[in-house]
Amino acid sequence: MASINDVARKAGVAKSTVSKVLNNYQLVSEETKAKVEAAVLELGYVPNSVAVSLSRKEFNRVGLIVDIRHNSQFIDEIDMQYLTGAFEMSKEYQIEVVTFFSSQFDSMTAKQVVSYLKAQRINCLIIYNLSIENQNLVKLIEKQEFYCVLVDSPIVNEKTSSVSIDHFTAQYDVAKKTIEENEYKRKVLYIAGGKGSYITDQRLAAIKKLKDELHFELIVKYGDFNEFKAREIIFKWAEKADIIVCASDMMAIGAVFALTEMDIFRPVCGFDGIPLMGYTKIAMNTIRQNFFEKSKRAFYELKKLLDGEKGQHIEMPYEICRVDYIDVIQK
Amino acid sequence: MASINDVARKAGVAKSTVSKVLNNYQLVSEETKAKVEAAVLELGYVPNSVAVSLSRKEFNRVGLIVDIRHNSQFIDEIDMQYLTGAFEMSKEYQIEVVTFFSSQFDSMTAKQVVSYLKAQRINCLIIYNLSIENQNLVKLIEKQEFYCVLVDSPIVNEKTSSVSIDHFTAQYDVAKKTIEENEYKRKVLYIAGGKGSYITDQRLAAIKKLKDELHFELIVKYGDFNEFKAREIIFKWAEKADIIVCASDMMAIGAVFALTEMDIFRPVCGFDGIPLMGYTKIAMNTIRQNFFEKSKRAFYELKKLLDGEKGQHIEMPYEICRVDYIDVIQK
DNA sequence: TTGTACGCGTTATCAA
DNA sequence: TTGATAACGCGTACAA
Repeated sequence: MASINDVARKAGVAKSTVSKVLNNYQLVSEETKAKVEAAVLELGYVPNSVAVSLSRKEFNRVGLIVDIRHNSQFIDEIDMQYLTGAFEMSKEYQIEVVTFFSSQFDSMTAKQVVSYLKAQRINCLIIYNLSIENQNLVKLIEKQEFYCVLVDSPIVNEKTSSVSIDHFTAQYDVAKKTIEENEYKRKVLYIAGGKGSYITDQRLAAIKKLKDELHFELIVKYGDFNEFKAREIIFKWAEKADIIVCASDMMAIGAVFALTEMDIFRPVCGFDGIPLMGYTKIAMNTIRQNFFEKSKRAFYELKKLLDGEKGQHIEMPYEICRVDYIDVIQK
Repeated sequence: MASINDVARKAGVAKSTVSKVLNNYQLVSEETKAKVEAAVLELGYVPNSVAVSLSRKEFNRVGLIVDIRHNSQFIDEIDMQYLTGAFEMSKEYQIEVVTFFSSQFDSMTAKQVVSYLKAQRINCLIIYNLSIENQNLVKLIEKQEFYCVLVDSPIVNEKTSSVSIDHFTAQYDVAKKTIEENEYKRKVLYIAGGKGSYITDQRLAAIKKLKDELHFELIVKYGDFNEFKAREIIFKWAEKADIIVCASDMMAIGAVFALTEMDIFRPVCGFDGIPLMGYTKIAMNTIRQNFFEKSKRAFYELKKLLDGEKGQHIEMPYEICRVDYIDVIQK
């Protein structure tokens, strides 16, 4: 690998001159510029990014922390969308990203997590779906050791932004619509997400508000965003309810398939609007959010933090919809 | 961020001594070792990995090149499995990875690709599903500019290994089984993958061999691994055939749904064994391969290349199966 | 406009 | 057993 010295020698100039040409300094004569560029081309010179970072004292790398659950063979497509969005932005902004699974940190102390990340020159994080149970990540955010953007967790401070849809209103809207479409339903089974999750709490609050307004009976069970658990909840509780509201599409799918096996019908609504829903050919109300865009926005907000802005909350749009197979497969 | 100098000062030793302690040199007295370790702990010192790389002249980073297709909203879960497997190994081996989408390279020349990768200190690649059309990647492999492991492409040289199932035999087996289960079928519609893809050619060869052996009529159409194209092929050609063999599950799903819409029945078989199949509740023969393990193995083979071994071909196992919903959701 | 010299945080060599 | 000191490749004040 050719170094800047080789280029300088070949071009017959000092290496600082080469550096200036490469970094588009003014005050370089066209002549030397041409010489240097010729040498660069000839040698196929590519700056050593390690040396560049060291010299510039820049160590911006973004850690992407996703919460991939291996509960099912089916890897969450939501996380895939998140990662794809972030990868795309990392190319655009020329900022490196490193991917982590939150489960990695479970066995570490808060301090170890910090050291581990810093050793990898990570100074900012995008954390998707933070769970309160992940105490070392929560602490790390509070201590503001890193620039953070939280996707779907409502924490904001000087160095922390959050990007999220309005989970409360969204859950309220979709549940209300579904319940009103089925007027005579008076007993609602709500399959909530995970106990430590922020979004779970917000969505749960919405269904409770709705309960007070519409005066229905409410049974709440936690499905941990896991379709298999949702399935088992259905087997146990569905007959006692006459409408099912699920805090995620995956759980809603588990619920519908379980209901089919029980050979009973209950209206079900979901949350997320994942394409997978199209393949199941189940028609249900759900909330569609654009995970890809959410992740891109999170990256953008991170960039603003790096540029010195203070943390803020960003609200992303959503819509009530049904996911059709035909819409999913058409690009 | 504390540096090695701070530690040295605090411990009252030279920085070279600190370095020795940190890198487990022999010939360091227990006493100084203790002093240094105390200082490290107190300052929360973490070595700057950029400086380490620069000093050691080590720049091992693995580029993961996936071929994510945005043809459908549904991001290929196969790629996600590949990435997850590679991420896991990167943690284990402490080798950094960087993710790329092959489409990024479409607009570059071969030289530009090399520069681009080298500038990011990438010296090895895992390329998933290389297409022959991706000429700059093909050249890069031939010139042996990087250590490469190809997943599902049969190129091997000094610095290039390949990890793959036996696509020929697998396609042969699953097609034969499906055809024999439906004795009276004599006209086969084969929906192949993409024209430039190595696996497409291997699988196509298998169906042709089978044709010669079983004497059926064969119609071949290219679906580019795209379910929407498969769907359109079905609308045009399905009535002329009485059995459909697809080179991927995604296309098979598109085919079955299209057949349903046409209100005709044709036996269909797929390839890959993706979990998504379980959600469609379609029962068909397919080939199950473990993408996660394949990717992990690819990483392992890369490590061997880095350790000086020569490139080789690795064959991974597969099995004929049907993907059941209930198997997919149970962990 | 160009070049010299130093610093970035490490590791490694060689004296002491 | 320890400590100067020279790399590593690059950016950048500052001097020329």
